[in-house]
Amino acid sequence: MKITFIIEVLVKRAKKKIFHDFITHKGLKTTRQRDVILDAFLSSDRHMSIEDLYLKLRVKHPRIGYATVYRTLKLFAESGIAREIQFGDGQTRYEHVAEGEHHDHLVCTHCGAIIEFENETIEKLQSEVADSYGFIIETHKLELYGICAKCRK
Amino acid sequence: MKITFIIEVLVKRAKKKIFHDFITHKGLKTTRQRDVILDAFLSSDRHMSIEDLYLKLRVKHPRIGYATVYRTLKLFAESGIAREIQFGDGQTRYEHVAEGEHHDHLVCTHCGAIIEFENETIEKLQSEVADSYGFIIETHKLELYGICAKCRK
DNA sequence: GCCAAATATGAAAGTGAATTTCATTAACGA
DNA sequence: TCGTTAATGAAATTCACTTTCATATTTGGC
Repeated sequence: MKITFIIEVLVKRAKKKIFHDFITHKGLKTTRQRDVILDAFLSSDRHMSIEDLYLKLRVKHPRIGYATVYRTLKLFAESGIAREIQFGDGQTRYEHVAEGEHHDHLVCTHCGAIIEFENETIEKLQSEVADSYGFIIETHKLELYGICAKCRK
Repeated sequence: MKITFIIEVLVKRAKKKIFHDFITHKGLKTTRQRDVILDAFLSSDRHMSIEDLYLKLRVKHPRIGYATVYRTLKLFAESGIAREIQFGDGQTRYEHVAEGEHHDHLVCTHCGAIIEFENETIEKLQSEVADSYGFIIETHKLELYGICAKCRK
């Protein structure tokens, strides 16, 4: 438990650095809002929509506008610390990107819970399929929709 | 070639029957528009957006409105002869559903081409993953995004 | 620290696709 | 054929972004 916590802190710090470097590199500016939004994002659920984050922020920072949250999340994605995902419910969500890791999702159609998983073998088979069509994979998306363990009870 | 054609005709006929039965069963009505839209859909590309189909229809049937195409495609999905899919480009597409078959997609990010494929082993692995989380799969979505063979040249 | 130039912000307006409304029209079944 | 019920098409509305624009901040150079 303790080690997990320490790793978490280090990961957050690393992401803040990545984002900060990105901002500097692009000639953009560090602002109070971006810092606040980054903190909120890093300490949030792993799959936040713009609306989710905006509402969460509004409690302590009512002056931060929706457009700023929207633009900042885009920047997170551009800098590599976040990724846009869509589960077909009409909302774009942003998930945390862990260095070098790609995971897929189990989405509960009953309660909306999202479980992440990784499977090497599936990834390998995907590459084989792509190869057989002369196709070069850039990204992929694998989602399993259904009923989660909790909702089955 | 000839056999493929015959199968195609039979499949179309079967789907028309499925849709017609669905309509009857629900106490809905058969209309000229629904027939026309169904014909157009069945003889179309496998991945049509509402807009695509609406424009295609407008040539010969300029009186059919966008809303009718929209509503009819929804009915196709409800009846089981079509399925809604989204490739993240902001348009909902409708693809043909073949009895008992589920396929996945290779989506070219360069030219937009969509290639379908099936892979038993991947499906099996998906079930295993779901099982290990006590999750019951209802549907799934697997898309590989990248550059197709044509665009690589 | 102060200034000028460049970027960021928030409120509001604009977009584009999907969805709904409503007056009118067309099917179905007795 | 008639009456009831559903379908249609045009237009309005909704929804989730996305952009605009006037104002405010940040930053690099004195």
